[in-house]
Amino acid sequence: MTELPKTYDPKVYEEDIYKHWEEKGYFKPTNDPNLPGHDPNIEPFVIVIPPPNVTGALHLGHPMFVTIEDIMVRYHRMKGVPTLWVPGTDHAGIATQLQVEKLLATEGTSRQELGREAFEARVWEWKEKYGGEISRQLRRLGASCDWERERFTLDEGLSNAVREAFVRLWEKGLIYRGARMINWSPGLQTAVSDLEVEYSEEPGKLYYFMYMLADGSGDYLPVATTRPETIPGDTAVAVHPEDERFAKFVGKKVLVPSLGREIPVVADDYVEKEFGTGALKITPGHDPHDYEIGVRHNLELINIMNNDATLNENAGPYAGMERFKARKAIWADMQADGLVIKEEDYQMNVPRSQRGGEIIEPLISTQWFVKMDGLAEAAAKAVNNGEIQFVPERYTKVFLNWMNNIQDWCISRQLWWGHRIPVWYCQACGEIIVARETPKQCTGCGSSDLHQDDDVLDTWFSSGLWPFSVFGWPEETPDYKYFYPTSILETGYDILFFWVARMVMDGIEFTGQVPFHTVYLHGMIRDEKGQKMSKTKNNVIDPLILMDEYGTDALRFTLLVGSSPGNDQNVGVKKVEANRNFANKVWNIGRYVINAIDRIETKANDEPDWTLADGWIWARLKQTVNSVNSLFEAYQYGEAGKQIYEFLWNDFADWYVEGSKRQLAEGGNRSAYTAYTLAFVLDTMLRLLHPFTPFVTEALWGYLKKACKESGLVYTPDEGWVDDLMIAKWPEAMTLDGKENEYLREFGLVQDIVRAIRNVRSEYRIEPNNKLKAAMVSEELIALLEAQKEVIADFAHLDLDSLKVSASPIDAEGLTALVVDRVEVFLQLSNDGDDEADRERLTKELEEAESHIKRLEALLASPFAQKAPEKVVAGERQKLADYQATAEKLRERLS
RNA sequence: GGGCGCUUAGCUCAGUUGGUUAGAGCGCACGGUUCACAUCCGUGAGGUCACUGGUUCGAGUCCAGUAGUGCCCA
Repeated sequence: MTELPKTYDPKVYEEDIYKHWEEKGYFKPTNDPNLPGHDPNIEPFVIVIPPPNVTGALHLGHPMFVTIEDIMVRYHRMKGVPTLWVPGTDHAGIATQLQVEKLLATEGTSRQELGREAFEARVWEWKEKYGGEISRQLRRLGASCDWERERFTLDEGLSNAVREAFVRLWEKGLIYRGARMINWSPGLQTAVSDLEVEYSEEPGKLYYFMYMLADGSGDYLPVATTRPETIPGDTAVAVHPEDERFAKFVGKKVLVPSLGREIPVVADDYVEKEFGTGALKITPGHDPHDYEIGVRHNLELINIMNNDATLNENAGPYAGMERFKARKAIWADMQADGLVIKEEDYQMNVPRSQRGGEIIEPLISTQWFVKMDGLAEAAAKAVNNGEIQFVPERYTKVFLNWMNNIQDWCISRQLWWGHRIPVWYCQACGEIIVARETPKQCTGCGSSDLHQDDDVLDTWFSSGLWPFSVFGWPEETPDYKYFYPTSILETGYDILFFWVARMVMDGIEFTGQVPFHTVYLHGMIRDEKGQKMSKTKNNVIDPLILMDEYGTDALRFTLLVGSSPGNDQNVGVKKVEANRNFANKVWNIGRYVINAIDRIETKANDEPDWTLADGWIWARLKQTVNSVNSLFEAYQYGEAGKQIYEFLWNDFADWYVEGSKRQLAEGGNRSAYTAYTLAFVLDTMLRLLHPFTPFVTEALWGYLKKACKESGLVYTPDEGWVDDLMIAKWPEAMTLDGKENEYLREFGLVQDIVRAIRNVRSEYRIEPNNKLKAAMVSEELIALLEAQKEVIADFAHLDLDSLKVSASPIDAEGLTALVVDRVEVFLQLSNDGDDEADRERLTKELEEAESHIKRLEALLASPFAQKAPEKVVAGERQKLADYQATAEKLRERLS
């Protein structure tokens, strides 16, 4: 016999249980392709983790994806499917490099001082030290991934995959190097991709000034700009071809302020006549749109900026000045020269770095690019074919829209932490060598004086290969052959383009297959007020604190229930607390059931004689199991969790467990079958609940198993007791015997009667231990009342000995009457009741019943009766009859 | 400028083949030392499901538009 503590304490169980699972090897897939006896024909369920930043800190986004993926994985594992969840981390180039640089700064040194090799060594050191942290935290969340297959994007195998991918793309002509307009991050001193730039609306100024004609006529074009510092780079002024105001200027020359350089006035219909002055200064070297115009008009392209965002020698007198200082200086000089017209407040769209938030500078730079259109086309085709499906579906359009408007991808980064670009330049002959293996000598001239490209690849370049690189691609390993393509890719919608899109493109390109058939996207976590969590707002909820305080299960259940796929979710501590209470409720149901099992003394020795409550809880159990199964198939985990919660708390605990106390007290077969039902329902529900809250269910199930085995009299699952709940059999849909609806209806009536009596008791403030004398009258339902009188008396605290059940009217003088459906209940209230109040209550009920009768009569007289399905109409007719019966009885009482 | 989402009880949110009395948690009010649980039990109050129109016998649910709000892309 085991005595369980009154409250569930997660701290006592979580760590040990996780360790136990791992030691038992449950996280490893069954049907492992590397082991003898492997059957390649069994389809496995496979997820690769969205790899967290190796040195990142845990935030609520992690528990979110862990919970959803763990649910999927545990569900399939319990169904007996060979299941693999591959964990791993991402080297996160910029983020990690920045962290280590910060550390170096505190030591009074810098990466430049250390030099590349020493710096890389320091980052690896850092990674070894802190890189395990995030994995430990994922374990704490209960993630059932196969840690022996853990990968890191900079591991040797994955680095080989990156080189292989780069070389293949190069050989197909899909990678090129060239000078293009890119987004430059002056602080980080690197190029970033379009996706890494965010635009923010910020107050700024629109500066109006004069572009003087070069002919000395004194005539000018008024021009407006938000960025005067780029004036030294202007190589034209553009006006709209149909703008009559400026037609006469087209083809003439104007003078760049301060520099006096002559530039042409061109006509281009990109210019909006209504914006600013209608004349646009063109700086092809520092604005993407201007760059396009420059190409169209064959304009000169002048780079006026250094990589640190100071102006260079092309800016003449402003050389060496920082960009925003230059803005002021140039404007001041123009003011002095009398070229300024006015300044106006203006809402600017400022490009900022996703990382760090500094202002991004568009400029021309020589970088490596991937040609995207062909890759995107293939990816779009796969989605259009239905080879890949999105949950929720609406992301299909978002995905396709991006694919159809895709730009080439700038993949080189001027960082030291990452996959170094596998390109070597021969210092002797200038030959460019792109190779899988580090070359020893030049393929052209044989010189050994080779220099590898200094840049590394965008981190997402390696992430895109993740679904197959983790299995050893390009080698055809057993894992690759069996587990790839994977099943579902689950992640947040915020990295749909960054990551999901690239995996799809790379998967098709390199493996000839889509990397997964389903993309499940979850929403973002926000605070209780729906605001983004951020350190500056001080509204960040630390998952570790939540887990300490309320347990992992409570956090997991909170993130799953009350949210729906793809939608953002507001999380507050209150919700986690409520779900901690739920875990405790489950625990206490368990305590009760185990105690009941322990007390059973004899095995059932006869045919079961089920009570109505038994039939009802079985019916509700079947409903719940079946519903949860179909919800799981539709990825509706939140709704499934909610139904489990409601069944356990509102049906099982509040009604069946309560009622079972009396059934157990009866002894004999009745108590044996009651204990069996308690055990069966609990076992089934723990299995259903396990993927949501793995710890409390595992702990409790262990005790349930122990109690059942020790007793030997009550219950054994069909397949016997396996070692642990985690590997126990998932409850598949249960078959109905056709009597479920009857049980549900009849017990529903019992519940209604009980509630009605409780309501009166509450209104009259009747003490619970005051067992009321009562009578129940119903001609039609006499049998049901007769059979359920003990149950009703129990739940409603009636005096059973004096409880009368009658098919014919009784003398109700001095009794308080209530009407439930076709049943009249009469209560003898000790203080003789309040006649007036009773009449008032009954009158109100009659009015309500009559309003329903009126409504239903009108409904049934309408075309509804002919057009609606017979079943629905019959339902409404039944309701009408019920209300009429109720009203009839109420009228009798009032007469 | 284009696209997508959201608007349901005081608060935070569920509500997926349209079925006629719309649910939960928290909060609120009242009452409870019932031998599983006060991380609990019982009872109750609280909603014209943003608005307008349409389809339908029937709309929180489908369609169109409006307003507010948020996000993505340009």
